[in-house]
Amino acid sequence: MFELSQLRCFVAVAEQLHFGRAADQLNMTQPPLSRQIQLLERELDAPLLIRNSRSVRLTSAGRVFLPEAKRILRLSDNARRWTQRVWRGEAGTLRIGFTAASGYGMLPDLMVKVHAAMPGVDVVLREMVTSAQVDALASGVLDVGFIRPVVALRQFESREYLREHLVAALPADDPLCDKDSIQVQDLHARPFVMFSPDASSYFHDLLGALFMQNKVSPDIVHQVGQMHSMLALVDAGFGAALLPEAAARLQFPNVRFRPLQAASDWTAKLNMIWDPDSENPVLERFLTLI
Amino acid sequence: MFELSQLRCFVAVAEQLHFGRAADQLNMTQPPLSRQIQLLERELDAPLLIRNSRSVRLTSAGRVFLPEAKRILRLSDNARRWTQRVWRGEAGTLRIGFTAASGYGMLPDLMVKVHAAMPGVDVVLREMVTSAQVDALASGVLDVGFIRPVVALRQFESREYLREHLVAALPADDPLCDKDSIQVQDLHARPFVMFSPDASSYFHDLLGALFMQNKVSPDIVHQVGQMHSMLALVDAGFGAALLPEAAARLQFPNVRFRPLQAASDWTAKLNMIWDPDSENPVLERFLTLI
DNA sequence: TTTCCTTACGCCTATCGTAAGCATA
DNA sequence: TATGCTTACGATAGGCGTAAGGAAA
Repeated sequence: MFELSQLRCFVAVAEQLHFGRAADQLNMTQPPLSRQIQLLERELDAPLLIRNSRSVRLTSAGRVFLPEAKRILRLSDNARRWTQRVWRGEAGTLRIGFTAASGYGMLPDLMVKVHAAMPGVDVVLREMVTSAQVDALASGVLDVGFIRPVVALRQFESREYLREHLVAALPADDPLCDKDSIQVQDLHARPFVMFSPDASSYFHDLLGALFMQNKVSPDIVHQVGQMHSMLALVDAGFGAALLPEAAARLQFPNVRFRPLQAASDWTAKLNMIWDPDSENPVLERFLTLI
Repeated sequence: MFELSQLRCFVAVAEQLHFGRAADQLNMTQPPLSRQIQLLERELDAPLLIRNSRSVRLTSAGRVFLPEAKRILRLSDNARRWTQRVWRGEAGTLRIGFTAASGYGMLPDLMVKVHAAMPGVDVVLREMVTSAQVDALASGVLDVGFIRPVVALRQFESREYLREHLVAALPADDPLCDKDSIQVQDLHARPFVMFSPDASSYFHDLLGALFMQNKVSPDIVHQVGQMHSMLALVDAGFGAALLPEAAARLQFPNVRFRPLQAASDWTAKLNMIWDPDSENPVLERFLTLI
């Protein structure tokens, strides 16, 4: 098969229609250029140029081959540049996992930030629960995940990304709506929509601890995994709920949000997690950006 | 810049994920293969493969570069094949010139023939008057022309392609329509639509000689260059006309065609003309086909 | 200890440049 | 005779294969 250097030789001659000038342009002398063209023609099994000491012109085969040769050279150059950019982290793909609730709050801002700082990078967003994100990171399907804190994370690095205060979601006809803010004690013995211990163990445990420390026992009418389902139940008047403040972005007609008066350590943490052995150069740039 | 051989090396390794097997597949030993990959990586200024003695896998740059490399190799192979086919005359373009009138008769058959014999060849048809065809041949815009016989054709080869008998075109109300065939003498002193001497000198001279030899003098009411214009005048009842039989394919409501009884040398010749120095291999195949 | 990629080194092919050859206007 | 492509030929760079090196399971 021919080589790219031969294509460059041919393109130069085909455009100059003069071996001497083409050789000059290629920083070589004419004889080896002639030879390269001959080798290319032998390889193609077709003459590309009709030449004598007076003129050089393309054959029909040469006319067909010229644009192909140029295209191949252009693609090769593009491939080189594109690969370099990907390696430098200036281009490529960043696959971000997020839990449904985390997305409401910080994702839009994050997207704007990433797009501004790394314009060549494509971002793929995938909504996944925490455990699925950990698996996806392990199998290389995700580059970075946004999850609620969990314990066993040996192989990954993580850091706290943000903390959210809790807000109370109340049915519109709940008398508590008259107050500007809610105390945990206000919820004692009142109907309450709780996070389920399996699908949302972090929030389940967080609220469980909050209630226990305050010696409050709400009347748990439902246990639900997803925030939008909880809000739907609140909207239907089943009771109140406690959610991270980002959930207030979800608007339901019969749901009112009121801030929860609680010590500042009763916040919902959102962690960022990634594989330090990732080969994706974009990840590194993302981490320095954050 | 890298070379195609290096792309082949990389693709083999990237697909095998094993230097030894890839080298085998490439009919070489591992060490030079390693070296080629190293050279490619240095050229791209990005690592393509992460390798240790236990495993080989692609980097993000390698994942981007692999499909590009395959594409470039595929295009190179296609370019080679396509160019060969063009050179062998199995593919390419044949540009055929024809005079308006010649097209009516033989072009459709010719097209069918060419397409059947040379399926990969694109045919470009251009209607041009004889002189324009000669110019187009000289400047390489046409490969072959179908023209009426002319004299000065030094640089081109030509051969007679076909001869057409002449037919008389008569207005529908002309009493001559009652006859099954027409004698030249029938046209004496009758209104006649003639070819113009400049735009259709061949037919003008042919008919002039025909009339002179038969001592016939029709009453020439118009001189026109193009056959469809002549037939339009016949249709309008201006007079009769003599045309090559292919013109009978043009149907006008008030025009009747009748064969002309004449010696067989009073026929309209259609010549094929081409440049023997043409570099188009399709032409050669076309000539042997005809 | 085995596997397997890399480094080291000698050989050889292939390309380059210089110089001569040759055809055309 | 001048221009310009091709052929000839010696020097050299670069690729290949063999052999040794080294890291990981």
